[in-house]
Amino acid sequence: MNTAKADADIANPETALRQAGLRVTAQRIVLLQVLAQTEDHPDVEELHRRARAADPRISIATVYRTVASLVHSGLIQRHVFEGASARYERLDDRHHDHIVDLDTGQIVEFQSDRIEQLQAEIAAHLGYDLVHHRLELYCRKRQDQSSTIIPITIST
Amino acid sequence: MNTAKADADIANPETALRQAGLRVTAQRIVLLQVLAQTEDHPDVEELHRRARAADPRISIATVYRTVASLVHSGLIQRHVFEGASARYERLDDRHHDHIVDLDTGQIVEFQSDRIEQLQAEIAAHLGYDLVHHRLELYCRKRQDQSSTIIPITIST
DNA sequence: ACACAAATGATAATCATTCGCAAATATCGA
DNA sequence: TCGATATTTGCGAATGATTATCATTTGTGT
Repeated sequence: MNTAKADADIANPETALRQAGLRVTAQRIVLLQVLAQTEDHPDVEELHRRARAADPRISIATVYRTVASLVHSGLIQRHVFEGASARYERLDDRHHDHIVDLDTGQIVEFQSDRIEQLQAEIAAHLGYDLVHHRLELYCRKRQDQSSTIIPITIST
Repeated sequence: MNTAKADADIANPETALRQAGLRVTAQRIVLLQVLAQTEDHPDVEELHRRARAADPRISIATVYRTVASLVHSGLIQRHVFEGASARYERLDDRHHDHIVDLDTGQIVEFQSDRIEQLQAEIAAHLGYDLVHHRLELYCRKRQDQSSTIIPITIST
């Protein structure tokens, strides 16, 4: 489970794997390195492509299996945006949600403590503990040119 | 597109279909009736099962095609919760989001104007118009017994 | 270095969903 | 009301993403 999450991050693949109770294999290290470097939200096929650059012997099946373990261990996150296949990103120190640009497919990350807090309150009021959530804003670029706030990240 | 949404709802299948610019077929009427009656979030297989009760000749392919048109016409909504296949529900007068009980799979609907408003604000601040969104709270029942607020709906 | 459990690669299987096409049907105008 | 025509349907095949199988390879603790 998530026991390793506190002090191990993807920056040290071997340490992260050990702390997650996973065996340290060449394939997992490569994938963690790929995920550590990446600023976007690659899908399995893209991860496979990038991992192959480091080690051409890694199979697509292993990519599927590895991302599943890494998600389970709390090292990375899985997203399934509408009409697309699953994408992955490393679990950041600070949680964020996503805007999906309906025209370009571009993904913009943002965070809002107020929304986070409201979600927890709502769950609590209905008798639940919030474990995790998914918030995706499907948007189009506003026509006027004044974008007032700079987002955390923009990626694909 | 969504031109029919304002005055046609699922309660009058034929009218709704005509206003959506769709041909009135027996299969579509049956499916709209099923969706009008239902208080839960059936998937395609379940819709097929229920539609067959009224007309045994309806095929699964038609159910897929029909829900796609109905979503496109703004008469129903599609949800894809984690680890499950797509589910559908009629588009209510008032929008709501969902809590998914991680232990039971039960779905609880709720609404929060404040969250809706915050979402629009965030999108706007980042230079976007919010078209639609997806908010799902994955939760577990709180252990203590006092559930303070009564949710809109509980269904599966 | 060894024994054994776990992970990998290649490929087959599965699942949800979509497609292709001939037959059936709704719509619209005469 | 009756066709002509474009849509829709049912069936089964095809697809795309993901998972399972299984023989082989590889970590890990001793």
